[in-house]
Amino acid sequence: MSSAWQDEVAAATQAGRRISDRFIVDKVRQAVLAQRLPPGTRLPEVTLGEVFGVSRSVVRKALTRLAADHVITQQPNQVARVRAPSVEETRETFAARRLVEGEVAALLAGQLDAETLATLEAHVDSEARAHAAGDEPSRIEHSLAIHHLLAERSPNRVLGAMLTDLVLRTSIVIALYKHSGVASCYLADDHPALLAHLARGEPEAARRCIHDHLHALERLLDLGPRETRIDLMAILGQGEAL
Amino acid sequence: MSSAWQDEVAAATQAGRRISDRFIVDKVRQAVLAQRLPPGTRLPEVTLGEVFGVSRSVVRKALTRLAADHVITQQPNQVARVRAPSVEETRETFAARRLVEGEVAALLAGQLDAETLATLEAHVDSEARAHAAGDEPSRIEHSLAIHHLLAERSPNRVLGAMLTDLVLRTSIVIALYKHSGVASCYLADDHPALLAHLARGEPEAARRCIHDHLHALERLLDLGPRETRIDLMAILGQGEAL
DNA sequence: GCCAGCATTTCTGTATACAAACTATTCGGT
DNA sequence: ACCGAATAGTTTGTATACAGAAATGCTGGC
Repeated sequence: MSSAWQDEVAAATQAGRRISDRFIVDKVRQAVLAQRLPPGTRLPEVTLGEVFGVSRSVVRKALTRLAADHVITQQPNQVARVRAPSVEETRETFAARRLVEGEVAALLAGQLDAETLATLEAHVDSEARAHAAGDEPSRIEHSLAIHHLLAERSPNRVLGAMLTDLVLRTSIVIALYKHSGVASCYLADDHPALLAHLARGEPEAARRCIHDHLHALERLLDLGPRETRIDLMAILGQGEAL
Repeated sequence: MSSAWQDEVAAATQAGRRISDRFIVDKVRQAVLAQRLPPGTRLPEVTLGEVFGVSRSVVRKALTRLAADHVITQQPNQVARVRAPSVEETRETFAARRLVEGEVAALLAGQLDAETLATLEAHVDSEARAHAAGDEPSRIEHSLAIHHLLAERSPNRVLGAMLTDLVLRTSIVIALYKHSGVASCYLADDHPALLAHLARGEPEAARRCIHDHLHALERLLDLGPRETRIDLMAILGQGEAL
């Protein structure tokens, strides 16, 4: 489990930054997003504590926050595990994100300052370049940055925070259910089109653009026959939980 | 601060139920909703621990969860305090709830089984009776039960969970900004009308009903001139935080 | 060879101790 | 009388110890 964390911890401690729960939350989140911690991975408190060089108190706080962010599951007297959202929850997460991000995009149309638009443009370009170069991690990073910036700039901060959460959860399930045949969930025209609608101030077009984009993304996933296996797992495992 | 909690704690411990973080979270939430803990109230860990008869470990976990639920604020090295959402956040919370609850209602139209409809009907009736009798706490309880049941029955569980959170936050700001002149935020016709649309299976009518209901509710609040005072407080207090 | 029951080991739940940070008060100077 | 600094008092941050629950592995019987 330690993987590359040890180095980061060493670097951070040398830099004088104290390791806090925030640090652990970020690192685990990133690791889950990068699929370095696959769903179902056990996350014992002592082990995490040793990895990050802190005691269980700090780890516990981090785990509680990760559970609130839907990144892990925490059942009483049981080891925390990386969450594995079901196919059904995946569909529902996409639907929720369509609703929220569509509204945010509509609110944002025509309201973005030049600097933000330029930053978005830069991310779109970088994403295209990364895709062309076959650098998938970099492409994902820029794609996430686009949607994260939309959430941050949302005039309605409550919706913005909800969108941040949904973007994270969507990314996790994309990594989880990505069709093995498809190398990358990249839709070349969607982000540029969205940006154009936002810049031109067309709320409903922007909303529709988000809807189509997310529908297309969901269609790229492999949400088919695995359902039965997961159901069996749930039933034979611990059906009464939750 | 102890107020009536001591009794509840005693009753719970006698009943053999162990006091856990869940218990504390529920009690604090209810107390905030009932305005027994006004916004800004300090919640020191040791004090809460003494009230509930547990140590700081349990209290800390409860506080972390309450912070995740937007009930309290937790800044480093500072006492946890009951959150006092600003006027701006109040407006944004209402807007977010309109979006989410409107969608949930639309999804739910024509999909509710007879039993759920009957339960909803019962709550609507009880709410009207409580209002007629001037029993405001009971009225609020039934009103909350209606919206909470909608959130629970949402076909999209992700949206349902988000709605549960938004209903709680809306209730808190209603209690906070209720116009002093208005005794009760009760709109006699809204809930029955919503129920009719849900029963008859009219998605868009149900959505519009929710929108109108929440707009009317927001208009009943006193969201006027206080804004300047809050801004001054924030600026003179700790402007650079968050 | 297979299964039930028990022992061991692992892990979480909770309490407590000590250190660091923040708050408030008081005292001295102007 | 007012302002600033030092100090006493709270309150949180973190580590650690012990108890209880759950999972794992082992042994004995069939």
